[in-house]
Amino acid sequence: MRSVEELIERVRGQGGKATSQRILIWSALKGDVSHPTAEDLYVRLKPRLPSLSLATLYNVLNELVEWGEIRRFDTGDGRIHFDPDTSGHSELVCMRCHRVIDAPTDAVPRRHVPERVAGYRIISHSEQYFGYCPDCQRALEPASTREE
Amino acid sequence: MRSVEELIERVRGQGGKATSQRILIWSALKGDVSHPTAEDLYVRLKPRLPSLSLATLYNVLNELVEWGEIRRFDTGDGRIHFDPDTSGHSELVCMRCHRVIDAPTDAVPRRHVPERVAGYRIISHSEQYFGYCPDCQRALEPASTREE
DNA sequence: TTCTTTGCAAATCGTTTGCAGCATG
DNA sequence: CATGCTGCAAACGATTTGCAAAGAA
Repeated sequence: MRSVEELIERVRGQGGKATSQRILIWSALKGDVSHPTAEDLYVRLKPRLPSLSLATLYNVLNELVEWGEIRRFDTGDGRIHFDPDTSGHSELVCMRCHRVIDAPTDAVPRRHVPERVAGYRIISHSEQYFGYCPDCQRALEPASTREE
Repeated sequence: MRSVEELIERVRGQGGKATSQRILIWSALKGDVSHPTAEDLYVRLKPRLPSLSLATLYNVLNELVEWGEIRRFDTGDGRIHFDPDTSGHSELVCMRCHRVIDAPTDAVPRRHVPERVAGYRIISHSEQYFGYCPDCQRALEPASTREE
């Protein structure tokens, strides 16, 4: 995701407006590594701009996704998660508690994200490994059934 | 995804039943390369087993996902897509028409899907490249604005 | 002033759930 | 015949939509 200043230029350049809502949301996202849902961001930002509505938040998030500034992905918990990190990395997602962390790049090498593949113009890349986190493995395996 | 015979053994082995619904759905999925949604499968299978309900279909699909026999992923169109191909490959997803195709493996090398990463036990892997397909690029770019 | 964007509330709709009846083992 | 599974219909809940009012440029 680019800097807030660059995003202001971009939106003005296409006849759009740098509203306080957009700037607030952009600032909150920049550098966020928590893979938040729309709801997560809403409860975090509402106190700072009480008039903020969820609908606006969704508008701005979807816009950023279309611009390729952030990524959206599904963890299987029914909500969409967002990530301003658009480098070719992967997430580890727990199928039980839905915890999400970035995969260590030494275990899963980064992808180079090409601009074109098979005639498609590529805007963003998303990669997840689904499984069970250490805590949930322990919770699921009775002590005697421990595998490996 | 394993063969229907192997799945029958598996479900019986854990005290489950090889119902006609499960076998029908498993057979339909095996070898399917269309990345269907639950609804897609429903309209395809309903004529062959008119009593089939969407709820059962979701039950069976979710079960297969938990077993690691199929993958589920989101294309941004609001429905969940399923894929019996669990090899470490990628999909190309059009952000406009939501068409999905498998990425050619010469352009995007397959991933080896490890059993463990950072303490997580890995069940499945999912990777997508989002962008615009050739048709939608044409539709979006007025002839004079053609880029590249 | 003009035109984009916001906020509200209602609508949407894919997916899940509860439970009585059914079919498998 | 015991139990897991199915089908129905209702519930759910995240996201989207329509439109009048607000506020950038």
